[in-house]
Amino acid sequence: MRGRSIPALAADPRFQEIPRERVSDRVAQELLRLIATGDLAPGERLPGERQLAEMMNVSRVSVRAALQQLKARSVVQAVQGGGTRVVAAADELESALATLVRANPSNLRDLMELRASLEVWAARRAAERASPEQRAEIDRCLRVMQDPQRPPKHKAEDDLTFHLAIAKATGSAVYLHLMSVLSDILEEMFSYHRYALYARPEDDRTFLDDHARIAAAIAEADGPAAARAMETHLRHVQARYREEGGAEQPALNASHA
Amino acid sequence: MRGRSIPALAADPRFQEIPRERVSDRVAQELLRLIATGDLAPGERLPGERQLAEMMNVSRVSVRAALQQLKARSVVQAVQGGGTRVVAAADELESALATLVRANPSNLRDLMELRASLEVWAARRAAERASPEQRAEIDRCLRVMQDPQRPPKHKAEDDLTFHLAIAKATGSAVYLHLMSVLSDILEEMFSYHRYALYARPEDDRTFLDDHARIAAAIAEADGPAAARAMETHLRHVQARYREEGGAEQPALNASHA
DNA sequence: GTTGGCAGTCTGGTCTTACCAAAATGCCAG
DNA sequence: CTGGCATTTTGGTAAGACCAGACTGCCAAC
Repeated sequence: MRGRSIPALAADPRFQEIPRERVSDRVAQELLRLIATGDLAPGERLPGERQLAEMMNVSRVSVRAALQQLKARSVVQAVQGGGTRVVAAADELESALATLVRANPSNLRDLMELRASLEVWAARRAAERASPEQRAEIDRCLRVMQDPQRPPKHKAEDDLTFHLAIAKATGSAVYLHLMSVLSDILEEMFSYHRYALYARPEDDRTFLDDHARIAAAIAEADGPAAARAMETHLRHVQARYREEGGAEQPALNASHA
Repeated sequence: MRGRSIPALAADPRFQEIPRERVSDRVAQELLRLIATGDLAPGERLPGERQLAEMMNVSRVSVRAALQQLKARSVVQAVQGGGTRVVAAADELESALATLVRANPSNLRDLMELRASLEVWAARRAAERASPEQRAEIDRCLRVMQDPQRPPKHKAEDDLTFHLAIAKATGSAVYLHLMSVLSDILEEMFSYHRYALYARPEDDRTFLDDHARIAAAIAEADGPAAARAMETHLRHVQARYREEGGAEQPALNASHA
């Protein structure tokens, strides 16, 4: 159908910018609508490509093209033989940084250093301007970690929670966002390192002391002390990493044996 | 070729997603490489899909799948009958950060602070591991700024050049990239501030001294001193900003009159 | 009843061929 | 040199087929 439009109409500005309705775009938009309205919940497996094609009266090619878009935007994730699932909304900044790392894995190490550098700033700023509630939250995180009953399996997670609490206390939405994203990336890229960090009791002890010092400085609103404590902590972590990972950055494709 | 890992490990959720090398991904990556290396310049029309398919020994379907990804990421843009062109730079990271700022202009202030914090780190790292050439480059930037003959209109630009020279000297591609992007954003958002910074001769003098101290510390490979010098400098700049802009962040739409 | 294995089915990934429509190109008349 | 038209090129869509991995369900063995 849709023959050429009448010239007179095409000249009408109201109709000129219909960017040429591509079928695949229409499908993609429809799928996004279904996701937005909750008809397709995150984690849910959406109908097969063949079925979708039939449902929407388009070819499987168009469905695939639409899905390619959504995959590239990390809206969905497909597994051969498995199916295509709606993924939890992805972040633009995260995707940008992940791309950077994929382009050159050595960037990962730099990213870690940048993150560390920012945490020093965060500690100082949190000390200087955290609200009482935020200080209490940090303290609560600390106590959880200090609890002797706390299962070791939660240590890595608790650690992250602690640092994110500090991030919140900076009152900087950008920083909190950036830190969350960086944590996700680093976590994903070599999470096993993080776990390994807590393998030895003496390190655990060291880190706990570090954290206590940081929290104390923040509680006392002593910015410089918080910065110093965080720097010390990061030096400890870095030393542990070096010891653990040997020399350079861990190969991303390293076998997990 | 990365065989499957040991079942026990595969069961670990941390290792569950091994992306499985898809042909289309390989093609996409190859195209990205060509763009990154400059073999495909921005604005340039890349070979037709049929030709690309033949060049890479894959089907046109796979090429299209790869292009779908790049299109979704705004790396390329296709026009029916026209061709596919590499879209102008459009840095992914920059776009992400710009979106963040647009969403909430107050983020701009945070972004500035983050940038400042990172520059302290950069100064230290540059001092610790810059190559002789890089130290010379920094020194050259400094001398340009110190030149009494230097037209004042270049001051803002020279300043940026100086800081970017330090960024280069860190040897961190990520940092350099991030700093360039941040500079672009901040520059664009309120460039007139930067110019205003140099309006008063006494500030000019202060900043020049700051820069000299930073460069000196880097030249002497004194990391802590470099960090301290940079902190001092940033305090000066911040004070000047406050004095200038009055209270809060400048309206983004402020006229430059 | 539970468990383990196995076959059949379903799903996404890739390939081939074919056709459409719009843009780009080249050619020729004016 | 210019304007207009026909040809070619290019991206978009369609249909049919096959592969490999994941999923399902059934059945035998414990």
